[in-house]
Amino acid sequence: MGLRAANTIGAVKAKTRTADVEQVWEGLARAHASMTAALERDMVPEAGMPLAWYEVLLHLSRSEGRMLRYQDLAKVAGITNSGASRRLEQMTKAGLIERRSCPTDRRGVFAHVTSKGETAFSRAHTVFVKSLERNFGRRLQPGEAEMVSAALKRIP
Amino acid sequence: MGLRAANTIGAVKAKTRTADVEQVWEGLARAHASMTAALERDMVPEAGMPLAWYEVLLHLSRSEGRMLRYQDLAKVAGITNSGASRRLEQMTKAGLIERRSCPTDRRGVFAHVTSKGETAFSRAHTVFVKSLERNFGRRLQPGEAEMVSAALKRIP
DNA sequence: AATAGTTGCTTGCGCAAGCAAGTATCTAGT
DNA sequence: ACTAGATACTTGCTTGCGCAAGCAACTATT
Repeated sequence: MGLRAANTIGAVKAKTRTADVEQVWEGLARAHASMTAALERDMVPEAGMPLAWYEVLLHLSRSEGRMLRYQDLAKVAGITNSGASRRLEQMTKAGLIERRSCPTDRRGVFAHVTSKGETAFSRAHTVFVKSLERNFGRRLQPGEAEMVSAALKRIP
Repeated sequence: MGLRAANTIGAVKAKTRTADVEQVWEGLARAHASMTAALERDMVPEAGMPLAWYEVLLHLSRSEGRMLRYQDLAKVAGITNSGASRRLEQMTKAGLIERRSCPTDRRGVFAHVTSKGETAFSRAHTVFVKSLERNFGRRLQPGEAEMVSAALKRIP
């Protein structure tokens, strides 16, 4: 569709060029490493949990009843089922979530946020947002953030 | 410049908002995971090496004399010195690089690309570019790639 | 030189993740 | 109802990485 971005009219070919995609990859990889490192560095001492746990709680908090099946959590978190099993086991030991048996399938397990988990998530969310804002918020021009996230949504 | 993504005109504030940065983070994390997985899936069987090795060879190939000190490689690759030591040891065993002693500092070691490494890198580069193009090239509009990489450069 | 402190690479250990195999449970076909 | 196969979570093994300690070599001071 007719989405036209900021192009010098004559100098840009009609097709996305190889070098452009390579540059996107390099920028993406670098930015991701940098953001992950900064977030982890802030989250662990200030929120008392690693980024990976925060992301679990984030997905759970967005879900119906604040719970998700283990396998569904694995899918949204982008890890394997065994990885989910172990990560959720740790979080259960830490009291942030609890196991709930699935009434319709006795093989299944729900991860459900405990009230302790909610409190911890709430604080962690504040830390997370502040870290994002402090480390990166000022670096992006007003409209840039929206453009970037719109473009990133196109990546499967 | 009249750059406009899909925004309601009056709804955009002058400042980058928290939610925007959060969306950038989520998009970035998702896109990075997706691209990494696709690249790894293509590289390992077709190029015969993991993405991590390709990136080492890429950095070396861009350097003066196709060689870098271990610690400098660690820096550009975004890993620790011990991580570099181990990764480069494996690549040395595989014959892609060789150790060269540094004439001005006998503690130092250069990683230098072997001719086997050059050949392997050349094939790997082809595979890499094709994978990028096949999986993601078509998803980005013509100017979008340039805009995104420009914006990503602002992230420290 | 001789010594103290620093730097560059290596190595022991632990953690987190993936794969593959194991166990319990479900589902379909008979 | 029975059985074969599929599915959901768990567990054993392996791998890759980071941290911290170690060793060798460098630099600065005496």
